[in-house]
Amino acid sequence: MARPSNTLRRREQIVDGLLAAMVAHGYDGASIVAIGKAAKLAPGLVHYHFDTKAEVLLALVERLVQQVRARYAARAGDRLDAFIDAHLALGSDADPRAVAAWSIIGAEALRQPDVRRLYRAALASTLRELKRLVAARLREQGRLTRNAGSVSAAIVSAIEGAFRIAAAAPGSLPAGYAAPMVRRLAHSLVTAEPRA
Amino acid sequence: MARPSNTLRRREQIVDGLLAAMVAHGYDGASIVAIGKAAKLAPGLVHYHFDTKAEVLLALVERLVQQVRARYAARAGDRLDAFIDAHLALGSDADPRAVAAWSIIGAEALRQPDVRRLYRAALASTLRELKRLVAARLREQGRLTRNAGSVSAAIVSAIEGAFRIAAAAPGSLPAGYAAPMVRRLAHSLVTAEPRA
Amino acid sequence: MARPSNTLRRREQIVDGLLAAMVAHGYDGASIVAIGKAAKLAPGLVHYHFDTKAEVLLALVERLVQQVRARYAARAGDRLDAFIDAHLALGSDADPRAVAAWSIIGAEALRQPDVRRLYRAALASTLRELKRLVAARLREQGRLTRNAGSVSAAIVSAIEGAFRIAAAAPGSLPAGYAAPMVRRLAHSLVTAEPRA
Amino acid sequence: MARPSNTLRRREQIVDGLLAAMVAHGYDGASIVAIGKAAKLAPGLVHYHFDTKAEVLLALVERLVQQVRARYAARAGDRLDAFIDAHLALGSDADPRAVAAWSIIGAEALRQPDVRRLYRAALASTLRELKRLVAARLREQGRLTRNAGSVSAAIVSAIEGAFRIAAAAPGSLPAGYAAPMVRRLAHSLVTAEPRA
DNA sequence: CATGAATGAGCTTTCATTCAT
DNA sequence: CATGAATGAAAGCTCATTCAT
Repeated sequence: MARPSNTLRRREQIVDGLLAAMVAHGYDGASIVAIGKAAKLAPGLVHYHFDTKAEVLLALVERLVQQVRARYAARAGDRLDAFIDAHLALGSDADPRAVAAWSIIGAEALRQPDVRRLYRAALASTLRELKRLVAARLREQGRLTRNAGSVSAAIVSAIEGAFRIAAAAPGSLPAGYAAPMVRRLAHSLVTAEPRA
Repeated sequence: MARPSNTLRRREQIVDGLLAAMVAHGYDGASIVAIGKAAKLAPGLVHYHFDTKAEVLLALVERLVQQVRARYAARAGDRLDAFIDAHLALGSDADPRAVAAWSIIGAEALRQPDVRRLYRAALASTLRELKRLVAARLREQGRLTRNAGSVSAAIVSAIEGAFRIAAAAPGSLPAGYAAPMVRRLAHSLVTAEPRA
Repeated sequence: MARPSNTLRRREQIVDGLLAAMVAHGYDGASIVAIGKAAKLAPGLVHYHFDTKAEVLLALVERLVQQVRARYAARAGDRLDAFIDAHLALGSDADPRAVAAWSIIGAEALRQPDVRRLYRAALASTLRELKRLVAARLREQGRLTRNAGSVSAAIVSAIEGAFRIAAAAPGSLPAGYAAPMVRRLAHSLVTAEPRA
Repeated sequence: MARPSNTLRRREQIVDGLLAAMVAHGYDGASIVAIGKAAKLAPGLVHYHFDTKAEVLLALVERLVQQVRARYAARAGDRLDAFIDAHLALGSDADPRAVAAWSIIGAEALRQPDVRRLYRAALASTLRELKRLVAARLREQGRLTRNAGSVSAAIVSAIEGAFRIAAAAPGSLPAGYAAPMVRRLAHSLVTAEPRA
């Protein structure tokens, strides 16, 4: 009578542990022991379910990306605004720990090729979807869509920059400012495009 | 005096070593030995001229900030465009290693309070100057200046985001795209402000 | 529990390793590697069971103090003589390594505040008990007890001095001389006190 | 026209530097740089005048021994009391830094064979002279001199113990207590010897 | 599956000593 | 003689990873 595998649950628990430890002490400070402590698990178990510490981080990145997608899908109303809000993690389903973690992940992407790959993929997917939304909006307003890519790039840059500033220089920008700021920015850029 | 002091030169050399090692292997990967190797100096010498590794990083941050200021001052033409260009390190005096380093510094600011302090100070100073330039531009065009702060915040976010993306997800945005993109963004935001 | 904890045993082993390494090479010479070698353990294990090297020393101090107390308690006969003998570690339960270690500890107390605290506490406790014994002896002999404190101080000084000399200038005093010498000294001082 | 050698003066200066640095930060804390700073000399000069750091310590030990001898010679009155007082560094020519240094030297003797040799020699010379004084006193009082050695050993132990306690557990014994205590101890021991 | 002890490589930092100037 | 930069060998400590139980 083998006991049923709880691997999936354990993996989630460990990823949670990394999230908590990372937000509290940074990625380097999130030692295996610290992750285990945060997850209320023995350190050895972390390596039973993940080969390396880096793999845990990759699992966390994937989870955060899924969460943003789910948040976007769940959000009603104007799609462009919903997209911006979902990425800036605002509204009733906000998760400040996820925001902090995403900043740290952007930093780790500088050092870990695997993280970089996931980060880049997430960014590419974001850009693709955003370009679709921007193009649709431009068409609605009877404007040319040839600059949709560049407009999207500007929006994504502002989103990522808002993350970076919020994490690295908290207080430099007013709290809760990011989403309205980026929304307005999107609106301005769209409106500046010439009519067809 | 028997032995003329070459401390200043050596400190610069070590800061250069950190820059090189950091761009190549990240801040953690830039061990004292690696810094020494990059600077062609014995590892012990790093600690002869700097008390801690963190101090070397602080010296590098200060140098990069000075470089941006010097670049802005040296640049002719429209001040707002010059400011954006200087910060995105474009043009004939570009330094791709500095760009990469600035991204890493933003990441280190998450973990090292002293780096955070410098980073925040640099950002605050950037915001202040930018707000001045934006307000001036708005006045020139006979527009209200009440949103100058928020416009500046958007521009700075886009600049920092461009850095982050360039470093963490190279190739996601077209090369050399950042400056024109942020310039256009600045123009759109200014133009969107209502006339006085 | 999968892996039964052997922490207590390991800690004792490490403390033993420090004792051995310290007696052989002094406290500074007792590097983590040397302690590990003496304990037949991997060096990393020392820091798994103790946060710092200083903590190992503190554990050793505590153990030595306990040993002296136990020796005194176990010893029969005249309490004052028993006390002196127990502190000078003579008799069948002698431990020459402990004698050497205690000297080194007195030296380390000069530099490490935590060691100093323990050393001082041990000394204070010794003085207190000794004063009690001396006063009792004085009363037995119908003498005034007002100088019991000063007599005790002299005895303790002689004990500590004997340690210091035995360790720092071995051979200066005849071996096995310390206890009789201090016993006689105690006797003389007591006898010199005036009758009530 | 060669400049006159100032080697002797420099050596004194360096020994002074070690004394100051040692009292302030212990022997290990007295790095060559620290010694140089205390002596207002460049670190390289220390090694010009002394081959090793240990040699500086040996010079200091020799100087302290000379000072005690000089103090004893200069002191009038009862020779035994003068001897005790001179060794406990009391009276108008007291030097608290020398007292502290002597304690540290006793500790260093545990680790450095050369220091141990000097320390032992100093102790032997002290014992020899003390035995002479004790024997003379016993004869004056018409007592047997056969225990003069053991009495002297007790006195020397008490002196060294007082040093050790003063340094390692300051406050455990009342200040200024050492000399009277040891004097009384000497008196008791002498008086306890049987008449011839 | 789970535990937590064990390993050893690698890190920053200190410092006696050397030596070019 | 004097300076202070330069060297390199330790040292203590951290930690991802392994593995006996």
